Amino acid sequence: MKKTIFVFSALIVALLVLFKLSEYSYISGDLGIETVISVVAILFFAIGVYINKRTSKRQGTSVDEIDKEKVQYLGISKREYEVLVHISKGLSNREIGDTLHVSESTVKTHVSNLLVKLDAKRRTQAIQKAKELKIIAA
Amino acid sequence: MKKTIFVFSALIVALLVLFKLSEYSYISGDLGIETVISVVAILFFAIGVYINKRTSKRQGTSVDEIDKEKVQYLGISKREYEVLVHISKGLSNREIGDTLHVSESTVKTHVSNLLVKLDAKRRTQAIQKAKELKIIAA
DNA sequence: GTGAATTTGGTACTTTAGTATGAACTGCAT
DNA sequence: ATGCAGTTCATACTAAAGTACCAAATTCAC
Repeated sequence: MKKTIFVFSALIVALLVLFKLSEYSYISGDLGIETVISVVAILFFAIGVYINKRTSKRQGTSVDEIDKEKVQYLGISKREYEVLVHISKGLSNREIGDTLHVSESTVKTHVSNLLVKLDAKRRTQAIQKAKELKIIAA
Repeated sequence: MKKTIFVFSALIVALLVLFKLSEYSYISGDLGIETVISVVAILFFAIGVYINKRTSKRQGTSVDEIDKEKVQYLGISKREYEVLVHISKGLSNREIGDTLHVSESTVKTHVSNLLVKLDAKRRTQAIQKAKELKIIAA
């Protein structure tokens, strides 16, 4: 937001400067009105490209950013989230239990809770929904 | 490439029109030079944003393009690939059978073949590998 | 048209996933 | 200290996934 205000302030200043320049140059006869318009056109075209690149970059990075707030909103705990990530990597309950140093029973409990919280019937559906909600990496 | 040529041609035409308009308006005194410059600035700013959005979109789609050659390389048939896509959407074997109008047995056969061809032990692992190989959408 | 690959589907079986329930332990806040 | 949320784990069960093997119809290239 701060950047946007700054950019538009700069644009207004640039316009004012151009007005003055155009008056001077027209009166002095050094430059034709075509030249002034061309410069303005090229300048603002470049500004348009630059600003759009800025904003689209922000969108680009935010696309694959995980939404930690949504995890809390869904009531998913730390441990449950860890299990979810391992599920998305294609691990079985037993393998998840081994990597997290807990029993398969514990993993099953976490998975069952996850399925309820993500409103999924299967772990594959949980993966799909978690990706849609941007709570795990695509 | 064709689009680029078209866009720039349109830009040149727009500039020429603006030159003529600015001459007319300046001579007739209807519009001040400030107005003309402002219009040009806004117009080319918008054009800059538009063109940049076009080009950046093209880059975005090319990133997550599926590799159909790799599907053939792995020996995955048309039907098997359809099943793979449905698996990644989180459907069960029964649900996949219903949507493809085949029995659950048939789906199981396809899944078993897919797991071998993708070197996966579970369908969740198959999803993960298929995404790494870029043969299904992320 | 002959053969190979694909698609289909069945039976029987093992394994994994998921549900339900209960219980114990921990950390943390009121 | 009491309570609550989270973590842990067990048992017993149902459901789904996956394997193995077989067999028939279809498609497609040669």
